[in-house]
Parts: sequence; C-alpha cells; structure tokens
Amino acid sequence: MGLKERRQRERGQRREQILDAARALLFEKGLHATSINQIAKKAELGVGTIYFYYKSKEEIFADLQEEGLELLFSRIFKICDMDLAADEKLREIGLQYRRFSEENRDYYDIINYFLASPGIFFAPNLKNKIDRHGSWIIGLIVETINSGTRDGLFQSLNPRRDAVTFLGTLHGLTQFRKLRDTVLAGDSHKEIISHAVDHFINGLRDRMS
Amino acid sequence: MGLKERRQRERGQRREQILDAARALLFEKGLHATSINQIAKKAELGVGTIYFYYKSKEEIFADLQEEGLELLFSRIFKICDMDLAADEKLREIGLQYRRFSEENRDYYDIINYFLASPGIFFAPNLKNKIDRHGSWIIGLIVETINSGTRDGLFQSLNPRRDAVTFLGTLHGLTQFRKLRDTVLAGDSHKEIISHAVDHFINGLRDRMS
Amino acid sequence: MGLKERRQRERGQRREQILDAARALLFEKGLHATSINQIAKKAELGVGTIYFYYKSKEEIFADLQEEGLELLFSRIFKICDMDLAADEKLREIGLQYRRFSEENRDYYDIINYFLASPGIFFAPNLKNKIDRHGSWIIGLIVETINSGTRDGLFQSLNPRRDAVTFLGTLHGLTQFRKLRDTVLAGDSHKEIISHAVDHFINGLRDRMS
Amino acid sequence: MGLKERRQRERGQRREQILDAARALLFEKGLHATSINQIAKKAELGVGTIYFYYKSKEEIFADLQEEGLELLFSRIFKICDMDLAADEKLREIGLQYRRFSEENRDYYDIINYFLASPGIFFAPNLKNKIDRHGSWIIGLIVETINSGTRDGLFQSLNPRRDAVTFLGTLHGLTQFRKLRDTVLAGDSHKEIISHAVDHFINGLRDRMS
DNA sequence: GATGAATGAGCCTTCATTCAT
DNA sequence: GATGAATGAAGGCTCATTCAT
Repeated sequence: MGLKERRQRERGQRREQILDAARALLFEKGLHATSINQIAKKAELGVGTIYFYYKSKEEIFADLQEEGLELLFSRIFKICDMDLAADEKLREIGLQYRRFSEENRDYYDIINYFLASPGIFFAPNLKNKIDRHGSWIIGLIVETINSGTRDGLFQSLNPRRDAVTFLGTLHGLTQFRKLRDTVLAGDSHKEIISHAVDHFINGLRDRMS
Repeated sequence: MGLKERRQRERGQRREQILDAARALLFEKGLHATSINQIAKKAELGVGTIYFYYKSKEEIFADLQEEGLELLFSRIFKICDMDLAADEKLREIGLQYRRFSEENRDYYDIINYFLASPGIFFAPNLKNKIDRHGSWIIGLIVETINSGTRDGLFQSLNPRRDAVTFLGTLHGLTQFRKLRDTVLAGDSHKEIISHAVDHFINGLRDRMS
Repeated sequence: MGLKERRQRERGQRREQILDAARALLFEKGLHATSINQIAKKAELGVGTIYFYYKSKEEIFADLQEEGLELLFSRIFKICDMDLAADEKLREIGLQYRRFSEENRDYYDIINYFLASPGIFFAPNLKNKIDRHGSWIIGLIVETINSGTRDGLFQSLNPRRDAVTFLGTLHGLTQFRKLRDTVLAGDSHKEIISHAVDHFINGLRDRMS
Repeated sequence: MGLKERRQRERGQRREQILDAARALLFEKGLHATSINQIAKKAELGVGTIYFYYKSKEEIFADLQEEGLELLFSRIFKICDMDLAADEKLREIGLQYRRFSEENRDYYDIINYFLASPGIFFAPNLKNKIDRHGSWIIGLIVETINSGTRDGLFQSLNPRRDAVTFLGTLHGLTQFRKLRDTVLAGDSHKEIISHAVDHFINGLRDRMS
C-alpha cells in the first residue's frame, strides 16, 4: 500500500531535482541559453528522464515561474498581514517589489521574460496556474486599497483598476532599470520607485473624477 | 572628396537594403524566426556582405529598434506640438503610446525585447544611440509637465521623475496586456491605460508632498 | 491440470489485449509512428508487461501480419468454395485481392512491409507461421488451376509455378498503384488488374510449351 | 567568368561526394539505418554542408533511386537495341530484370522501398523525375511488344497495359524471393521468373479476347 | 567590396529496452 | 506476473559566423 505513496513521493523528488538543475542553469546562463540537455547533465539524469517528468522545456520554466510568483506573493502577503496604515502598506509593497526584483533577480527575469515575449504562450492549464498567482497578488493590493478607503485615507472608485495601475507602474519602472545612466539621469531605481509610489498614493487620496 | 561622399552614400544605401529585408522578415516571422541567411536572401546579398555592414545580428535589430523609437517619438512629438492643455496632452500621449504598441506591435516588441532581456547588452555606441531616443521622449514629457506647472494645472516638484513614472506606468501596463482575461478581469487595455493616465494626472494636480 | 490451462488462457487473453491496442494504433497512426510505449498505454499495461508477452516490437507486428494473411486467405477461400468455373474463380480472386489491398489497406501495408524490407528477418518460428499462410493461399490457387485443367479449360504443366506467377502479378501491380498518373497513364488499378488477370488466363488456355 | 562555371562544377562534385557516402552507407547498413549524421561523417563534411546541398534526407535517396532506375533502364535499353525477335527480347528483359535485382540489390531495394512505403511521398518535382524514368522503361517494353505485333508474333490490343502487366509480374515475383523455401517450394527465383515470362509471352500470342 | 560554401556544436525530441521492486 | 521509471544513443535539422576567392 505504501508503494503508490512512495512512487508519488519519489516523483515529486525527481521533479524537484530537475527543477533544481534548471533553476541553477537558468540563473547562471539565462533563459535562452538553457537547454534540456544541459539540465539533464546538471541533474545527472538521462535526457529521456527529463521528458518523462516534463512534457517540454516550457513546462519546466512554467514551474519555475510559479515559484517566483509564489515568492513575490509571500513577500507582499507578509506586508498585508502587518498592522500598518494602508498607505504605509503600499509604500512597503513598492519597497518589497523592488527588493524582489533585485534579490530574486533570476525569478524576476523569468516572470518578466514570459510576460514580455510576444510569441510564447503556454498551454491553457499552465497559463491558468500562472495567472492565478498574478490574480492573487492583485487581490492583495485591492484589499489594501479597500482598507485604505474604509479608513478614509483613500478614495478609490475602482480599486481593481487602481491595483493594476499600481503594479503596472512598479513593473514598468523596474524594466527601465537598465537605463539608469541615460533616461533616468542617474536616479537610482530605489528613488524612482519611491517617488512613483508616493505619486500613486497622492493620486489616490483626493480624487474627484 | 566626391569619392568619400559616394562611399558614404553607398554604404548607407546598402545598410538600408539590409534593414528593409530584416524589417520585412521580422514583421512577417517574428524576431526569433528571422535568421541572417534569410535576411541575406531577401536582401539579395551574400551573407558575408551582411557581416561587412553589420557586425552581428543584434546590430541589425538595434537599428530597427531605433526606427521604432523614432516612430514613437514622432507620435508624441506631434502631440506636444499641438495647442492643448498639458493634461490633455498627457491623455493624448497615453492614447498614442497604446496605439503605438498596437499598430506598431512589431516595433514595440523589438524595443521591449531588448529592454526585457536580462542578458543582452549592447556595445556602448549602440546603447548610446538607443538611450538618446529614450531620453528625447522623456524630455518631451518633462516639457509637457513643466508647461502644466507653468499654467497652474500641475504641481511637480521633480518633473523628470514624474515623467519617468508616467512612461513606466504606460510601459508596465502594456506588458500586462497578455493577462486581460485573468488579472485584468476583462478590462480592456484601453480602459486600463485611460484609468492610469487619469490617476497619474490626478496625482500631479494637488500634490502636497 | 486446470491450472496450466488457465495460465494458457490468460496468456492468450493478454496477448489479444496487446494485439488489440497495437492494431488500433497501427491503423490510426501507421506502422512507423507506433511505439511500444503507446501500445502499453492503450492496452492499459506496463511496458514491461508487453515485453513479457512479446520479445520485441517486430513480434507484435508479425502477429498482425498473420491476421492480415488470414483475412486474405478467407476472402480467397470463399471464392474457391463457390460453384464457379475455374477461370471465373481466377477473375474473382483478382478482384478480391485488389479489394483486400484497398479495404484492408493497413493489413496489406504491414504484409507488404515485411515482404519489401530487405533487412528484416524473423526468427524461424515466426517465419514459419507466416509462410504457412502464404502457402495456403498458393494452395488454393493451385487447386483452382487444377480444377480448370480437369475441366479442360486450362492446360497447366506446372500449376504451382502458375499459381505463384498469378499471385506475383497481382502483388506487383498493386505496388504500382502509386504510379497511376505517370507510368500507368491514367489507367485505374482496377482496369490494370482486370487486364492482367485476363492475360494470365489467356496464357493458361492454349499453352503448347 | 570562369567563376560561375567552376562553382557549378564544384557544386556537382560535392553532390557526388555526398551521394557516394550515402550510397556506401545505404548498401552497407540499409536504408532505415542510414542517417544524415552518418552520411556527413562518411563524406568528411559537416552536417550543415549536407543540408546546404540537399534539403532533406529524402532528396538524397531520391537521387540514389534515380541512379538505380537509370541503371535498370540502360540494361533494358541495351536489349531493345539488339537485333532480336520480340519474344527473345522479352525473355532477355526478364533475365536482366532479375539480374538487376540481384547484382544491384541495393539499388533495387531503394526503388522498392519507395514503391512499397505507404507513407512516403516525394515533393512533386522529385516525383516527376522518378516517374519519368519509370515511364521510359515501360516505353521500351511497349515498343518491344509493338514490334512483336508488327512481326506477327504477338497480338496485343493494348500494348501499354500489357507492358505494365509484364513489369508488374517481374516486380511482384521478385518480392517473393524471400519465400523461396516455403511458398516457392524450392523453385529458384530464376526458374520462376523464366516460367512467368514464358507464360506472359504465351498469353500474348494467340489472344482472342 | 562582395561572395556563398562550409562549419559543427547544439537544439528538442523519441524510443526500444532493461531491471529493481 | 506485472510494473513503470530510467536510460542515452540517435534522430533530423538550424544557424551565426568565418574565410578563401
């Protein structure tokens, strides 16, 4: 009876083993330069074994992306769980988003990669899993904005759109990081993000439209 | 001296010829599926000739990216040249940015590609050319914000940062387009952008900080 | 003793189960595209189990080939069992052979595959089983020719060789089916076969040699 | 001016070099076991080079098949060019066909392979070249039958169909070679072919139908 | 200046077979 | 008897880049 269970467990372990190898390579050489053969070699498995556990290269990276989203989610979740004013929470989320993009740059890159790649689409079920995480994160921000509204700090007529705007701003500015010396005129990413969060909060405060 | 000039002119013509082929293929088959051999065939040149005029595949695409930035710049420039209130201008810029990302999707993709790719860095001279275009665009927005401040519409303490925030928001939200059915909960890209622009303007209006 | 029998029966059932799956896949996806793993999945058995009952992939297909030969045999047997003149029987055999190659194209293909493949030889016991069926079919034709001779319709000095010639002609012309538009100059397979059968019968009629 | 010509010549030489390697491997290990990588290694060329000269594996084998058909054609052509009675010519063609299938077994196999393989179709231009050779061979036989008719030896109402029947018989019987010990009951391939040719000629002689 | 033949590492994927459980 | 995870060689094929002419 233990057989099936053990199989299950081992199956999970193998997938983890593969993921470990894929993650390491991804972080070392970038997404484009990571091939199944390399993953197999690093994981000390036959190529065929990889294909036994994952149907395609994409599936592996989808798992990795999910890991990243989970990490980002948990960072933000912790903030929302704290006893802070809503505006403070938004500031903290901006901070943590930036830190995630720096400290977990590799995860950030992979998330970003799929978001930015025009031609890459996942199979529906993969996409669902991924999108769900994104929705959860938006949900946390929506809830923060709502609590701010309840406390009289904000006036949001459409918290969902505001949340998306907020996340979009963070995301877009993070993309500009490469341009620090030119477009950003020397402003650090940190300063820009902080500025943008303040601006966003300000826009939320006394809205009339 | 006529010799040198002719050389220069011919050189430019050849590059244009190559660019034409690369652009056509890029738009037809996408970034990933376009190979140097195909470009050579389409341009009716030998592969070696391509390499004489461009050091690498990336250099070609950098030129195309520049084209794209020029296009975006001119869209925005036209707005700034109009006789409109500053807030109207920002709204119009948001609109045109979105339209650019849709109508010139191929150019947008290539700009985005280089911005999002973690591992790709240009040789300094390429980077300069590209960044200069980005700076110009930021400059236009800065000027718009400044004119709004002069007209008493806005109160911007740091127009440059505000401009970057604005562009970052537009850029980030455009990246989310893929998520319409899930994260965006059915909101169209147009609605979200419009909402975000209003929010941005609102934040600019009665700022105290 | 019931034990041994049951073992035998179960053994037969398993083989049938495997054959069912292999046949279905063969007919659906073709010979080349059918793999043992697929057969195992379709048969709801482990791959190892397949290998317990069949030593190799080829052995499975040999069994299927036998099925095909049996089918062809029974088509011809029915004709020989009828109350017809010998020449009519030959005509009918030609007809049925052609129909077999069309209506049971998958079986025909697999028979043909092994016949045409230069490098594939079966283990002796497999070969025997297969050849036996072939011999039976030849036997039926021999018997038909003999009855024609007895009835004064034919004059065959070597009925066995004539039978082989007959079958060889049918087989060879069926191979030419692909060439209808060119070599056959538009003649349908049906017309060609019919012509050849008539020719064969004619050659059988007034032979002096 | 000599450049283009030399290029042409070299191009032909390279193709020959590739063909030599492919032919050698084909004859040594069989069709199915011959891969592009092996051909490249044997030809002492890079894999890419093979693909520069041939679009696919199929194209190479099509060339080889053409070689084979040419060989068969020339064997038969020589006979038709001789000063023989038509029936003698047919006997000689049967003989040569058999010898071709034995002495040039590898070429025969490759011709046969494509004829027998259900799933393999060539690109139209390849198919044309191949079919043309087949038609030429049929043409030779048609001409032989016609000359026999003119000489009063035969009575053929449809020489083309008779020619196809003749070739089909030879082809089909050659396929049966594998079955010598069983179906053929010990008759040699030679005897069977000879018998069949006589039968065919006999059928051609006093036809009434 | 222009050419295009040549490269070969590397890509993703398949599959018959084995063997410990 | 039955399982199915593991293998890894091999498959066809692509492509940026070089270099002798």
